[in-house]
Amino acid sequence: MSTVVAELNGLPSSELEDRLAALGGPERTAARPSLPSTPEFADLPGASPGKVVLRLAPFPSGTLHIGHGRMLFINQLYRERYSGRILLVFDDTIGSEEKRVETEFFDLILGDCEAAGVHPDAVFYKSDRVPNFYPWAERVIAKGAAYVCRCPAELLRENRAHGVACPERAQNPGEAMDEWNKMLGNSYAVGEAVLRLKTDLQDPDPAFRDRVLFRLSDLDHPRVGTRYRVWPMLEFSWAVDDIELGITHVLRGKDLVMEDRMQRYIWDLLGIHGPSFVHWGILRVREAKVAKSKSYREIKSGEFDGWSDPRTWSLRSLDRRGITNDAVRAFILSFGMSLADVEVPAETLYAENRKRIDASTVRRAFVADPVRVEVDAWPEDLASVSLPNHPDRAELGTRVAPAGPVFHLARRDLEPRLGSEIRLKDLANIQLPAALPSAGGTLAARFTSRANQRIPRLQWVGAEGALPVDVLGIEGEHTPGLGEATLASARPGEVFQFERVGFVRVEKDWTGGSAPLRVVFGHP
RNA sequence: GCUCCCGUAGUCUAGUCCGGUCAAGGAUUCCGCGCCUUCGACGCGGUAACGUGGGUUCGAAUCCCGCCGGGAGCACCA
Repeated sequence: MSTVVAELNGLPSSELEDRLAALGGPERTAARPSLPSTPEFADLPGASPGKVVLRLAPFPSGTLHIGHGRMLFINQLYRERYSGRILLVFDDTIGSEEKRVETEFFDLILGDCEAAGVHPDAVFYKSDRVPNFYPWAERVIAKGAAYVCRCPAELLRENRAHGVACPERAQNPGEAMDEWNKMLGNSYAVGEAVLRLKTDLQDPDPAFRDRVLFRLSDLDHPRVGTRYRVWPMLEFSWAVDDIELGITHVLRGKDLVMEDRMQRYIWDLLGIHGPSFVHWGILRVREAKVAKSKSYREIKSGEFDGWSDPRTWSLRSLDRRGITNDAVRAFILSFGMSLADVEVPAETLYAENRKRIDASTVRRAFVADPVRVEVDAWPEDLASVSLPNHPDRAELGTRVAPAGPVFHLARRDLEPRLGSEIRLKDLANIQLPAALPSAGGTLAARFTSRANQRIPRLQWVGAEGALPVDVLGIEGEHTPGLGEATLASARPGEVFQFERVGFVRVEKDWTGGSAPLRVVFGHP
């Protein structure tokens, strides 16, 4: 028996299946069709084509970063599925001392949406709508479901944690209305009074107990100045606007789930049927550790190179790096609608982008930290050479690049090969001397042969016409180096692969002379 | 601490609603090989997972319960 087992185990599975079939066994198993690999986006509850209205609600205190992409692309996906509408509603209520509204972001954010292919059907500003919220507050007060609380913030918080009611909670609707009018009428200083919703102080979720609906603020709003002192909190403003703007579905991050409950509570109170809510978990790119507020400081101080500095991981910084919107969208949608929080390495995004650009991106030579190498006995006919633009795609053509006898090679490549023969990639072989020249000096090498040999192949840049190139890296660092002469005609926005370095995107035309060609590193 | 949510390979994800077709699919990482891009682009190949304990069932990644682990919320921010 064991010999039979041993024999059968040694056979390929196809042979086994043939034998089995011959014995009257089950038929060969067909090759298993591969399962779908893209996440499912479930249909929206109660959604019908042409009737879906969605909203994007960014707070204008920065440009959109990769985390906002999830909001952007998921909303867009459903808008496309249902031929729906998307409203861009700037959530520019007064914010706080730490979280200020700034005018410049309105256009910047709209630009981010457009660049992502999300063209809003209409744009609204919460700050224009403040007076709309007051009558709604009065409806809630009239229901006896709100009161003006005069506890200091700290006491309020503590009482909430312990389920303790403050004396004002006993206000009847008339008293509450009087107090509310005092709030509106400047009778209270900032921080002295708030309008609170009456929920249940024993609610199991401490976060839900008697939330604040309106508060006072003297901050100067960039659009409406100090016209209003009484500002709604996010939940209340949305309880109103989701109705007034006819929103059918609210798709947002799970950090806002408690706000759903608030909105529903208010709607139930008023006998209104509101939109449904859908959430997703937090998406973090491992490398994008920079907090939004942190990059804000650095941009304002000039330490960062504006809102598209690679360190911000803003959507516009990805574009600057030559990462296509298409790749960003596919990357983000690959996480589906999961409520689980995901932390994903940027490499996954890079792979997505590579898939799209590798086959059509031409190769160029660049060496960082170059050492000048002069080759003795260099053949005259190798003064220039025709090189393929892409190793695997002949249809991308060739370019003619200046070659010897003088080259630049990367110090890092040279150091471990001193004293040995190396091959200048796609060109010829040379013998390296045993030691590096002193700083700024020239390395004297000697031509050996042109036959392709299996020896280390090094990247080179012909000295003639070589131009200075500055590579802006992901950490904001600058890597100076030399690029091959053909780079002189590079156009802004053009993407190249610097061989063995990675994909880069050109910032501006080269101005000639010693000013470097500026490129931004995308990814390996 | 309280509330809610989530656990499939190193990472992300398909499958879970409606148990068998899943000896678990894809992507990425990693490893090996190939290549006139060296560790680095590209091509080929390989390793690698149902958190845990119980229950239901002929049969559980899928249903039920406990445990463990992780995250978010608990602002007069959004």
